[in-house]
Amino acid sequence: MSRNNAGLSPERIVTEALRIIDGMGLRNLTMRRLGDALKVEAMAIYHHFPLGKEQLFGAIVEYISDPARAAAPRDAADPEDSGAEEPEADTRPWDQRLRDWAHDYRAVLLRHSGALPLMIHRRPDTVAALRATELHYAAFTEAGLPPEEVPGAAAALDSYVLGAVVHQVRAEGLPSREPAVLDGRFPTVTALRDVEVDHDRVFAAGLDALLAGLTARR
Amino acid sequence: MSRNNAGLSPERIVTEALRIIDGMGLRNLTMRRLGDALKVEAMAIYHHFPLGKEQLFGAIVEYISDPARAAAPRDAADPEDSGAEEPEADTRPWDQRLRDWAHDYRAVLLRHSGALPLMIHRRPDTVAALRATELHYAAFTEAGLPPEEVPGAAAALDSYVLGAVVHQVRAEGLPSREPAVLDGRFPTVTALRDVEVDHDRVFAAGLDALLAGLTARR
DNA sequence: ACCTGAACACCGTTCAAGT
DNA sequence: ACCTGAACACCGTTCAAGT
Repeated sequence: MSRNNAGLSPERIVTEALRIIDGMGLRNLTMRRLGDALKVEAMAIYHHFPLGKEQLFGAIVEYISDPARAAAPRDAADPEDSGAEEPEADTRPWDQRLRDWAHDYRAVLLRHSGALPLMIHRRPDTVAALRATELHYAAFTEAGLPPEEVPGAAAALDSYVLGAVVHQVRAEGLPSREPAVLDGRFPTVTALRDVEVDHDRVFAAGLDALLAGLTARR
Repeated sequence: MSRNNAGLSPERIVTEALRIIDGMGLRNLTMRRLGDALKVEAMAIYHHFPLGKEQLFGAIVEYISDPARAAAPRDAADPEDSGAEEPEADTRPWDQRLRDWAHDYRAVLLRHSGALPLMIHRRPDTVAALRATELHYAAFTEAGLPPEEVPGAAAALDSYVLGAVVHQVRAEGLPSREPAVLDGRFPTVTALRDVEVDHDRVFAAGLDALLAGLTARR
């Protein structure tokens, strides 16, 4: 093997980038630092991502948005089948399919919460994303929604999951200043100050409420 | 007036920064460029934000998170009263208060969507934020929710609004690659391909569904 | 094809200095 | 107190060169 083949690949670059993001935050992801982590000169990365950092960001978003990678193997069948599996009719009821998807998606987003800012202005038009949309549409159709309401319901579901993760990440972050003082102007907040919030439970409850509201016949 | 007083203030700096973000995106907000826009040397900004850009970002988040600034004057009473107004008992029913808040908040977020990435890891512990929480808690309490469920319901509402904006911004953005081909694997997506989505209407419908689901007695 | 190394323009921030 | 101007370390990216 000649000296200048470090075995670099888009996949390896993306996963290493994600490790840096998870470890020290998005703003510390530097081409040079990424190069160091890959035991390579920073400029070598441009050979696999000719359009530079922006393209790398796109690849990271697509990586995260792949529900196949997201799903913890639910029935421990074959943990290595990403992309090549046969559809194999899904027997779970529609609401369970949506709930499972939501929990899996939430889990990846939480695991890579440092990459969330990248996901705002980037739309991953991948097969994996399409597969998620198909799951949503099929489930809401099965739930009895009229066709013209299905995309909206799917949008609401996606909005809720994404927003819940952002909400949680924000709640867990340190305040940027000393908190404003809780005085008489905020009686209800004061009264409920000690209610503990379990993010997992709150997420599940909100999800149930949303699904119930979306599929209730009017 | 001596030569070196450019009338700089945190407020002026923040609004100018927001103008740059709205105009050419977050990554083009540069201390030097911000200085130019303010007719000042970049380093002058550090006199008002000694902790640098991170602190400036925090101020921007707090600015955006102020619902008083967000609300379009609903009854055209006094458009200039931010911060000094008397509570003045709110007579709208609880669900209308929540809906109004949601629409106002969504409007600011959409107007400054370029600043969304800043809002993910920063929690604004301001009086304005507290006022919003008070509104949520009071409304859900009035709706009949038991105290231990109120904070969760408020979290779900906040999650939905934030997520809906991100969803919309993403949907309106240009795809980062050529879209994956829509083939036989995605029958429902194909069938519903031509359903038009009106973001305003979808948002309102999802909001109604969520509020109904959250406050339905079980 | 795949990677290196020098170079360039630009960035955030520090610091000493001006008024 | 408020702002300037030079300086430093670091960044993304280009380009010519190596194998």
